[in-house]
Amino acid sequence: MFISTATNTLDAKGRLSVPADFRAEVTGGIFDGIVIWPGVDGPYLEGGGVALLQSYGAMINDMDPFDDVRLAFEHTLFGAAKKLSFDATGRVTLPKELAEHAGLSASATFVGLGSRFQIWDKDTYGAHLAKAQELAKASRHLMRPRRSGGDT
Amino acid sequence: MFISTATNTLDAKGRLSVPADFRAEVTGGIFDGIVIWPGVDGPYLEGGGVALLQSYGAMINDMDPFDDVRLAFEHTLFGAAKKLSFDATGRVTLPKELAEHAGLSASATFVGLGSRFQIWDKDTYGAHLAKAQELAKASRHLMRPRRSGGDT
DNA sequence: TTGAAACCCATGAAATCCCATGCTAGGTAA
DNA sequence: TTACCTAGCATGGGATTTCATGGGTTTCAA
Repeated sequence: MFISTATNTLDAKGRLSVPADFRAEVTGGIFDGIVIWPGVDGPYLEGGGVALLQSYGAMINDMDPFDDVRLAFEHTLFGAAKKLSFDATGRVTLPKELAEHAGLSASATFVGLGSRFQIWDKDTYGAHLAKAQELAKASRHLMRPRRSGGDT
Repeated sequence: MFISTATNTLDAKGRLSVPADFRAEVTGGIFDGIVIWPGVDGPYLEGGGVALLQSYGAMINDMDPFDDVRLAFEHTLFGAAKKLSFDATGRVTLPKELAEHAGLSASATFVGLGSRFQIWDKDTYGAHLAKAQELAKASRHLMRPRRSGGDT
């Protein structure tokens, strides 16, 4: 699982260290790296391992081949996604258009969300988090563990 | 999987570089190149490796041999498709009739859609993508990965 | 013989690889 | 408990390779 938050620097070459915890989640599979795409409803990036993208693909495959919504998903997800492989020290090179979408300049904040993660500008994320915490507090009664809680 | 978007130039000879990521998807098979056909519902081209065409063929084979729909599929897909092989530097020569169908002049935009890809004129695609993003945003609640977690 | 397609080579930019450095946390020994 | 040591991690910069692109030359068929 991708958990916790970490802010790393984005250097002049567009390189960005992926937190070691996150790397451990995706290494050992077919592709030694991550997949990232722009968030559909805000200035952030979303991503995970290739397996995550494949699981979205499985959902899309269940839809009619020429359904407009299916095509929209295919274009916004697959069309906009980028495969970024790790260098020897665990960094990826972030394409300019993705950095711009998220408004990233000198640093980037990784936020683990369980099965996937997001990348935000540090300050933008601060504001977003404050709102999220408020909503979580207001809705806290909806949060309850499923049967037989503590996994592993 | 074919993912991400890239715009390459279409030179005076009709040559077009296929993005390296896309080439990697199709090389190593029987045929070292791609297969392309005109999009049925718009000014774009659609294609993939020979394996993609074979999978469509398998679907068509399940239909009644004299079904009008089957014949229509056979003609629009197999009849219009072209096999384009790579030159030493990974380019293909795009036939004029295909370039015209997609309204391509000086450049072409490759869009990966998972199991296949499309080729658009850059500006035409910009407008198409904007609509797709709007619909994807409005329908984003339908988007959820299958197969529990997406780890690994 | 003339046009088109395939092949060969050159070039600039961008991505990738390689090596070095500082920092921090965790463990070990005095 | 404290000082030290070490391993893992993030970061910086230079070197090398890959990739897209342009132009020339050869080959083949109409």
